Amino acid sequence: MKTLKQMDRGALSDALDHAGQRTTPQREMVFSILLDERNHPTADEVYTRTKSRMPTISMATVYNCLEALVTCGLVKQVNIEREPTRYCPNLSPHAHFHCRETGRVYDVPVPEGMMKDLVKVLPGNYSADSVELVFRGHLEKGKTK
Amino acid sequence: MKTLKQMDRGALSDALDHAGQRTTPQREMVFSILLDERNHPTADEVYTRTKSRMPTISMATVYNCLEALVTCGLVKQVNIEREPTRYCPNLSPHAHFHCRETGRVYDVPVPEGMMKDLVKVLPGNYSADSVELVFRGHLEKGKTK
DNA sequence: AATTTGATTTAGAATAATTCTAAACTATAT
DNA sequence: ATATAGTTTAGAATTATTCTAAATCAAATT
Ligand SMILES: [Mn+2]
Ligand SMILES: [Mn+2]
Ligand SMILES: [Zn+2]
Ligand SMILES: [Zn+2]
Repeated sequence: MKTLKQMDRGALSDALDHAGQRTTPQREMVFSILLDERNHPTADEVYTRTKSRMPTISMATVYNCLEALVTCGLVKQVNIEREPTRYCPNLSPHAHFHCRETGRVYDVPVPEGMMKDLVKVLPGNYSADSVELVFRGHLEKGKTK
Repeated sequence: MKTLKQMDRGALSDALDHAGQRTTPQREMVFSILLDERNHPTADEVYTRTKSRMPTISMATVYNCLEALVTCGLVKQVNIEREPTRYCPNLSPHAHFHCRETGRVYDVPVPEGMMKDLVKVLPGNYSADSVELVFRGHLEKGKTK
């Protein structure tokens, strides 16, 4: 995909607007990069990919754009162990699987309502606004994805 | 608790031995510190507490000891967002709750078998050896623990 | 007991992801 | 046109952690 689909462009403007932030070419490009290949890239990977299409962009700007996208709710940060933060534009409730062999991170769809049900294990005085479920292991050979 | 209980001392020696590592005063002290106050301290906090009872210990040694304890399976690392790694000597399956207000991390007991059941959401070609469940939110006033 | 061996501890340097700073740039509002 | 405020940018700073190399220690062997 060379550019942002009209739908995504609209969602981006709306979300940024709602958070009092401007829509800029850099933010559009970074968002487009994230949507284009959803393999939980690190900031550095986003930088490399973005730079190939917008050679003047800086690392600082990539971090700034990613932060803007996270702030306005279009992207989630995924932290696994002490590795660099990864970025995920998948907004539906899902878990993550981290393969020890390849280091790759995969989205794992979960049954409807499961993430919300998990908070039921919390004692009454705990109130959670986010639930994070991460598996670690390996992918059997055969399917690589 | 001034020193390691006999039970814990034995578990420590056995576990270190099994991993081909020696039992040292520093490792015993660090382990004792972790067991004594189970509030998921960071390496830095462990360093401070340990230093008060063993003034010559160094930060490098604290990291080394913590790594030894993790390697031999007596302690788990807990990573939350980009914060410094925390250390948890609770070996029973449990979840974690991270309070946004205080920054503190709490153990959340889960029903028997729940952590193991969670892996059932994984497609057949995924095989997980660890499951991590983290909630984020806040503790209602009243009980602070 | 003295010596060898290898693991451990230690101080300090190095690393690396991220954040910060301040100047240049851009877009919008007046 | 000018002012204002947000954004981008390069590079410096930060910081948790790892690495390095020398000193220490403890077990094993002579
Ligand atoms: Mn991995
Ligand atoms: Mn917090
Ligand atoms: Zn994801
Ligand atoms: Zn814990």
